[in-house]
Amino acid sequence: MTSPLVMALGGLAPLSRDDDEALARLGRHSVQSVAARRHLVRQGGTCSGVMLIIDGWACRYKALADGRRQTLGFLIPGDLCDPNLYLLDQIDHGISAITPVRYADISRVQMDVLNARSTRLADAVARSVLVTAAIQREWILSLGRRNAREQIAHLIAELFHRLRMIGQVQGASCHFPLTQGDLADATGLTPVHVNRVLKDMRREGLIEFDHRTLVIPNLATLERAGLFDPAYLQLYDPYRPTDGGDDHTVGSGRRRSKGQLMFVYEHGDA
Amino acid sequence: MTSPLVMALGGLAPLSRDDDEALARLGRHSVQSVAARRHLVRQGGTCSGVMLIIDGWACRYKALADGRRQTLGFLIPGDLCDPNLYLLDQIDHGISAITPVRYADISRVQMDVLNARSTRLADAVARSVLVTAAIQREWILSLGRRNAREQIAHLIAELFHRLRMIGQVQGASCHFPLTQGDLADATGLTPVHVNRVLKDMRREGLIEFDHRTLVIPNLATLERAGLFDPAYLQLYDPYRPTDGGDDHTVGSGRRRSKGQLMFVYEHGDA
DNA sequence: CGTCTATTTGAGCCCCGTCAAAGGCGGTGG
DNA sequence: CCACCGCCTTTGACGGGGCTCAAATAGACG
Repeated sequence: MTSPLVMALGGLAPLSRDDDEALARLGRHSVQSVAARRHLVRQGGTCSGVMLIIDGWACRYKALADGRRQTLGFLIPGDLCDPNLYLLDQIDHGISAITPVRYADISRVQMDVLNARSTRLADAVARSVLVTAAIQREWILSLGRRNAREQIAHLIAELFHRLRMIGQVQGASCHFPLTQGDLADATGLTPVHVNRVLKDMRREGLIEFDHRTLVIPNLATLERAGLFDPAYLQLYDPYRPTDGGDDHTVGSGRRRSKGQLMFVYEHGDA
Repeated sequence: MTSPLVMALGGLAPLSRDDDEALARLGRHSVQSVAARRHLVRQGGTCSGVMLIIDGWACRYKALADGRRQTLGFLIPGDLCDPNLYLLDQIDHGISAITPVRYADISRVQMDVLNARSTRLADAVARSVLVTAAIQREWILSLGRRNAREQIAHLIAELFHRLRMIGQVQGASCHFPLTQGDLADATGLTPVHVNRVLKDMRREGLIEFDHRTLVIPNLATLERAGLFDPAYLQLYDPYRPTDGGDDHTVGSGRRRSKGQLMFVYEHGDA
């Protein structure tokens, strides 16, 4: 029974049993809880260390003075909130809980100790930061160039993949606590329009929704509707070659894509 | 005559004369050139080291399979392209030159040497990465919640501030090589609509444009039109306390904001 | 001086926002 | 157990910001 946290970082770089245990210990130290819809970090506040989501969903957000609000990304178990953010004098965005959230509050010192202990762990954390940045870039593309339907399909596909990485997907379904308002905050749309698009998507059998449970009958179809390519999530491919020198990245990209497709079909059958 | 590069990093953390010289040397080593509208890094390619813009403008971008294209951010002299990006197997976005660009191609080893030499330099690089991330977050907010006019005003204000940081603003004007198509790629709009919005903004005296030269008669007015708050750019405040232990960062944040306003007024008078 | 790219302008339309109101659905207290 | 309340979802009518298509003009460059 591995924790989402271990799966999240283990999915980014191979970890030793020792690393796993160090992470598990973290999940027992200085654990904080917040209720749903409350702040973990307030926009304009400060950040003393690193926060690591153990349980529940949260989101980063940024708001304009007049109240318009935009979600910047979702945090699920195993996600870190920017390990280096404390370098800034003032955090430019807030983090708030969507469901009740338990998280570990890790001091900079603890973090340094952890990084010093194991290069692999430090590597995994670094990669996790890069994946977060890659997700942000994909969101910029979505907000700028995908229409409402594509955007919603893409977002759901992203979250489904990330949930699967941490072992929170059963077959074709998963717990999905976002309200239509949350989806609107994330996509730059209005709740009303999100509702209409979801209605269409349900009618076409792209998704099923029921009591906070999401079912994706055919992930490949949903991904096509969202112009989704999972490469940016850097999902761990156990067959990934360890060299990095030559330039034939088109080839290596293909290989990775096949790995993804395998996953997809695997799921489509289930 | 300090280089934009030295000003860019020096603006993020106090550097020693030694650091300045190390940076200046970098600007003479392994310098590459690309013509306008050509790639520095291709989407889906790999990245062997760190690239540092010495001269000219470039942009990160991401494109959908059907050709829709979205700019993720602009790179101006002194900007690094993600020092850790080489950790990923495949770069999820491209970088292309807007004007002719000269850049230094720095290997990972060189980068490690540089970081080991000087904590201050390493700190400046880390902060530079964080600022890039903060800009990306602000873009997400723009794309999601600002309308066309606000978005364009905000983008111009961002670039104007960044150009001033590297000494490329004279009074109220600066060289500004972006076409209306470039602005469209960055804002998620069409070139046609960008044109119409710019027309309005010119008519109202918010900006003046002439032969790649931008004039901002009143920066404060433009910033108001774009709902722009410079805090996220982490502009260097020479009076910022150098301790880092205690928690009274709200106070320091306030002071920082005042510093900004001073700058604004200074310019508004010019 | 011809070519190519960038800018400008018009007409018409559609995606998505706004406003408004009517259901669900879970929680809470009497 | 029921009544009530707040949040979320759903639906309709209507309006507008930004897109599309098209064509003319202006600059840049050889």
